[in-house]
Amino acid sequence: MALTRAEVVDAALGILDEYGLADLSMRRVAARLEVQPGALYHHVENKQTLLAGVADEILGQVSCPAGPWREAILGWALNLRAALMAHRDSAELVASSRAFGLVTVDVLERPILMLAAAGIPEPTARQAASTLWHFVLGHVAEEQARRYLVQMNLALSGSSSEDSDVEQLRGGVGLILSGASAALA
Amino acid sequence: MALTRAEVVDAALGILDEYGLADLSMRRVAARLEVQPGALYHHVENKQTLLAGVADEILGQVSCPAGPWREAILGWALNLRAALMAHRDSAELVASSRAFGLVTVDVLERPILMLAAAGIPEPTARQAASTLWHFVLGHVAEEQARRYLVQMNLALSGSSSEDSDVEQLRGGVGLILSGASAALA
DNA sequence: ACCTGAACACCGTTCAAGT
DNA sequence: ACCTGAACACCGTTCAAGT
Repeated sequence: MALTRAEVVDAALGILDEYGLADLSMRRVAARLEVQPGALYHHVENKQTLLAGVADEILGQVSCPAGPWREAILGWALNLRAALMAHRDSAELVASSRAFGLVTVDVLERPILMLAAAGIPEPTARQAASTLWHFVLGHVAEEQARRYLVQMNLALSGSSSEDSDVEQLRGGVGLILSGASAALA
Repeated sequence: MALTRAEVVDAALGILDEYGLADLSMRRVAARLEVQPGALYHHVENKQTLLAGVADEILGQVSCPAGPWREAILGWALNLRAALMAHRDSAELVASSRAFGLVTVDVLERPILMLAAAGIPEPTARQAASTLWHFVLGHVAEEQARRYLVQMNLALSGSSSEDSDVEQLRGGVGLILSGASAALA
């Protein structure tokens, strides 16, 4: 039966995990699907759109937990990190796809609503959510790049561990939330 | 006379401004220098190192103004934005180069020192500086991507302007600094 | 030491032609 | 509608050979 857009996106995600973003090529995706490269273009406009589809799939896994707003937002940030850490080079992929306006998932909707519901004025809530987004993405991008370098033995594993990375993330989120709280008084 | 590493980096920066990151190829840089592609490899290890050199040159233009610490840090963030906005696609270039540990300029040194001198404990100062860095980079990356889409007429210029972008940036920086200030009391 | 010429192993994308 | 086969215009990197 005929190929599907979803199959193409899944194949791309598989290539991403196995080979990394730099080696994620249309030809490799086609090969994994045992199809000629040109066949992909019946299901996907171009490579950039395909990558955005992969980003959408990854971001679709992020949920925003219920509960007191500070814990909920922190949970969202940790979920976002976890969803990203589950796929190689995903932070770089997601950041560039979203910057180019190709990501359809509205990642900031839930956190903005939670902050607004907590009594933070909407402009500040948007501001805080956007700041949180950029911080988590940037932080995870560095984590993933570092992990890769360590794996290649190009860098000593040094003082950083999974735990300290999460701790740093918590700290940054706390800083931003503390700043947003100032708009409550 | 013989080619120079600095000449290669400058040529790459020129290509970046003229054609953008996606079309910045070793072969184009070589052509601009009227030299064969292979000649570049006598002055630069590989493309990634060359890109890091370009990132270093851009970041070298960022200074941290003196004065009261809040204004100084805000000034630093605005200088960083200005240095990035001066070169096409620079935010994406700088973010990925720095994530890969190839950037030699220590961009966070000055802001960390300023925050520490203001009485903020060092761990919090590092945290705040890192958060500021990720926020500004992410923000400018989206600004630049949007500018590009508008230029290509692929997006309506919409509600965003230079002024509102700067205003958003000020807001985010304010949020982070307000969070860092909590560590003062 | 520095550069050329030429090659190697790849890319993304398009499109006539077949089914 | 969907895919193949084949092409087009590119890539980054290496390396013998020349100067």
